[in-house]
Amino acid sequence: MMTWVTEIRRPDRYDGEMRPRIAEDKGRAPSVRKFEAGCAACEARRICPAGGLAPAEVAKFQDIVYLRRTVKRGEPLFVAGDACSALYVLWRGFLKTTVVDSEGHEQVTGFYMAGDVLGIDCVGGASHSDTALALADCDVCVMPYSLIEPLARAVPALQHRLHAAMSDEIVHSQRAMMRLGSMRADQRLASFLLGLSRRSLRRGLSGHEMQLPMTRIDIGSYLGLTIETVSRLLSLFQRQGLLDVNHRHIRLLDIGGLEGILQKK
Amino acid sequence: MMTWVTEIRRPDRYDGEMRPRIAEDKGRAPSVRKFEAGCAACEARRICPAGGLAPAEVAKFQDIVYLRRTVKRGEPLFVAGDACSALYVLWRGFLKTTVVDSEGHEQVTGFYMAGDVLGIDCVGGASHSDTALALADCDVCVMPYSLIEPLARAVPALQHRLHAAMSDEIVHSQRAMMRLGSMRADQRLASFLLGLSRRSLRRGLSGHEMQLPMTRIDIGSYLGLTIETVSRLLSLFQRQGLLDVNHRHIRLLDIGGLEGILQKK
DNA sequence: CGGATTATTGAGCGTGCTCAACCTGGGTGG
DNA sequence: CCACCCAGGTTGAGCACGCTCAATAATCCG
Repeated sequence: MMTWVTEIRRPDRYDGEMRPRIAEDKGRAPSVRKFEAGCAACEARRICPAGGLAPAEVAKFQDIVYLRRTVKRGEPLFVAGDACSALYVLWRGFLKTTVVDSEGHEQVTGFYMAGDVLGIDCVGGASHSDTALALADCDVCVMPYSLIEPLARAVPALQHRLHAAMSDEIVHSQRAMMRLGSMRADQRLASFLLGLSRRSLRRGLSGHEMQLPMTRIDIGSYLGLTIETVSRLLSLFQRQGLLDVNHRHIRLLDIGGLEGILQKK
Repeated sequence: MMTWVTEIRRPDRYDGEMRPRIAEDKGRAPSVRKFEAGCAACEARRICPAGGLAPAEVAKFQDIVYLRRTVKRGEPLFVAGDACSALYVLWRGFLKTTVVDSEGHEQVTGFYMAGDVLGIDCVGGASHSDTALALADCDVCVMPYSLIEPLARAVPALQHRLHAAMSDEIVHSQRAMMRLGSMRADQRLASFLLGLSRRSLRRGLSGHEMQLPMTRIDIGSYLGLTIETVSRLLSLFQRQGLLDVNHRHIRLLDIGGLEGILQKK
């Protein structure tokens, strides 16, 4: 089943998720549990893609979101080569996705925070093309494909949401291509930080003060830079008064200045 | 309507396509015409995404593909900022898609040949995020969104095809990110040429002898390299006996050698 | 506390960019 | 028909951005 070389393996206790229509809870590991509260009462409703649906539609939506899963830091949500089984809505935590090519080179292709949808790469495909790894403890809602496609046929609003999520994914990777293909190192990092800030802001968090859940290696891999370059640029930006970093904690002091870097030269 | 800076504008005679449900042909420019022959008799059936559908499904599919359009070399199929109106199946010709960021930098994000589906970026979105420009005279089948989503709800096989096309798009841009983020210039070009070869082969064309429809500028933009670097590398590959170029005509002489470059170092 | 992982900083090098000159083919107009 | 032009392409010289290699520091975790 797994044809690609990777040392990441799904822990055995997640096997149950591959057959998500088995709903009984007895004997299941605590990381996979029945979704009791319901979408209407969900505390993450404000950021959930289903948040804008009409009450009747939410009820139907909830029918397919009957599983929640916790993924601990360092564990995978899914692994490249895994059969497509579900879409995931992240509502707590932080993940990265990585791709490994035939030569064994790994690259980070995206970072995901609360409100983002994962697993879109294999709607309509046979297996996941990338691996999703938790960078912080995560809670996700699990929506089995076998239930999503039928429901999307019944509920136009859901169909449209689904397509919108896929569009977002495509637009996002277009931006990533711009960064990698036509920006200098400093512009890539500035663009990355501004993007993180914007996404935090849209989720009601501070757009200035952030906790970076990923390592410099991850940032470098995502931006097509070495870890040394990332580190040096963060130091440079700090010396220029644009931001303030230590370790994983970062404060953006001059958003305008960072935006200026993108236009510079 | 168009918020982004670009000098590419849709010619006026294409306006009719923005209201595709108007079916009468009288007075329409010859570039947009009713689809008479039908999918069952279409000469491009072998490469069309609808090719594998059951006869009854093809009939329904044909209901929404009642327009064909010709796009001349140098003209746009759609422009970033255009309202989403349709999906397009290309069955003759060659296109590139480009994105322009807020600073005005343009980058090529993809090349499309017969059998490819365009316009996926805005299924579920409000407007196109990229511009598609014909690099050779093109024939496309036009499938209005307003008809696709309802039909996809009625025909599971079509829904799945649609999702598969979107997955392909995502997987494709993951490969592009790998190229841009973790390959040297020579590896990017080799990977690009091998990709073109593989796609030609899958369409029944020669995988060794190809006519490059794009300029060196386009290749450079797509690969994140300058035109000089592309040119120099093509000359180098030729000196090494890996291929034979002049102008837009290229023959790959040593596929294995090109693949070796990807692994090298 | 010790080892491993992550991060910072420096010195030197090399890939790929910049700038510039020149060549080629295709289209246009006198 | 040739002269001309211009976009597209090739090639060279020199430089700089970002990588490699290396040493050191800080932090996490068993």
